[in-house]
Amino acid sequence: MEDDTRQRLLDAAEALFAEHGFVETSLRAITTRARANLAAVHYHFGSKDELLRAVFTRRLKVLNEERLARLAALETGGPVTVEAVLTAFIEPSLRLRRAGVQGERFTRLLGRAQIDASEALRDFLRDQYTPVLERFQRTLGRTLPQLQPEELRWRLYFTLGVLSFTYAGARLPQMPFAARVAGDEEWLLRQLIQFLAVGLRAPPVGEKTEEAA
Amino acid sequence: MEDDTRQRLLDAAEALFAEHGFVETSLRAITTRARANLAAVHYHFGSKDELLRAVFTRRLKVLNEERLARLAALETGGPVTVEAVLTAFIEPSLRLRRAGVQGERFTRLLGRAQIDASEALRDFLRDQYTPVLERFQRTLGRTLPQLQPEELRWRLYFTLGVLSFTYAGARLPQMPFAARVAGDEEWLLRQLIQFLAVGLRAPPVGEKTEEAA
DNA sequence: GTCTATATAGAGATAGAC
DNA sequence: GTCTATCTCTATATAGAC
Repeated sequence: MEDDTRQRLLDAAEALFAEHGFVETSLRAITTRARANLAAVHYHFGSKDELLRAVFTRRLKVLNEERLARLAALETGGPVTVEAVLTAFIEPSLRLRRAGVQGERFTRLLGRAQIDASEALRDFLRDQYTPVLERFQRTLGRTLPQLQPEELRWRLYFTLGVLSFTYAGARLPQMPFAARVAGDEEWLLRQLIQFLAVGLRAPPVGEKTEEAA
Repeated sequence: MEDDTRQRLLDAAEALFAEHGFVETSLRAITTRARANLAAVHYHFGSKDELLRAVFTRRLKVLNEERLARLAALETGGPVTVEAVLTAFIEPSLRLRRAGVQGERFTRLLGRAQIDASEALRDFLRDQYTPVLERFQRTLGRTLPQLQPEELRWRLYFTLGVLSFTYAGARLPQMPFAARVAGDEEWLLRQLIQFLAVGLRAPPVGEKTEEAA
């Protein structure tokens, strides 16, 4: 148990942060689950905040790179459909879920973070997401030229809302099924694409009646 | 300052919980903002948890009653459209936002709670939401008979995801606009209805068929 | 009802032996 | 790298004077 303590700490933190949230999870709970000593966290990561960032960087970088790669591959083949763009964005994250319980936990954490995140983490996530979102927004804008930029941004915002909510596994009354999504990612993907694609493609609403301050 | 201390405590708690989250907000921060003594929280509410529940009950009960009333009014007039059902659900909460900064804070808290909530609060919210969601699900099922129940539940789930995310005011890179929605609720309502209605009405995905529109 | 003072518990972080 | 022991801070909660 030399340096794979580091990995066990990351795994334990990922699971507990995803399940209970960052503040609600104590370092003691993490080290207990990881069968490590309390001081190990500070030795390997320096602080609880750094540990959280490490949990994200471990998987987020490759995830977003895969998204960009898929989108780039798509655009070499002429005009793209909304469905294809959505798939390029969603499939990599759903593959994480399919990959096992660790990946599923990470997407849960990712979903929570979009709403939960503290100021510091928000900056971190913004740096990670900005290039990806800008890229997808540009591509979608070309695919949906009838939409005004602000209207497109709103629909992309709604889209990310659906994804964050679903990944976070928000449990709603009469809908305990959200927790047992694992194992049917194919069906979930089709449901997501179907719902989101028609929403993005809907006719524009049109002008704003008045400008917000 | 007799018993409107109670109101000031609720206002301060609502604002701080919505902005920073439940665990991240200390009673000291609340009582400072409310210009009240620390012990006042325990005198008026008993505990921090009870204070949180009181913040919710103050507005949630009447909100959900209004939703049910609108839906009932709708159904006396023959067949209903998806748009009308969505409006019956969304408009009351958007009216809260329009009503002022307090209402806007509450919807933000409500959005966060759908993902954030601890086990105890989740039970509380489930009790509050179950009758409303069941009712809307039944009405939507009659309006969209082509959808299998599970497919309908997913689409309702996505719908609530969009609403929670939007109310929570999740800030995304390149999308700082979410915070300044206040002041243009009419436009936001039309955007929401447009996006969600077509999603709910989309052709069923079905069992094993593969299809692109 | 409102205040001061304090009890009690738990958190993150660190020093230093091994 | 890992451990024990401990520092320091802040939290919720409560007792009791006024």
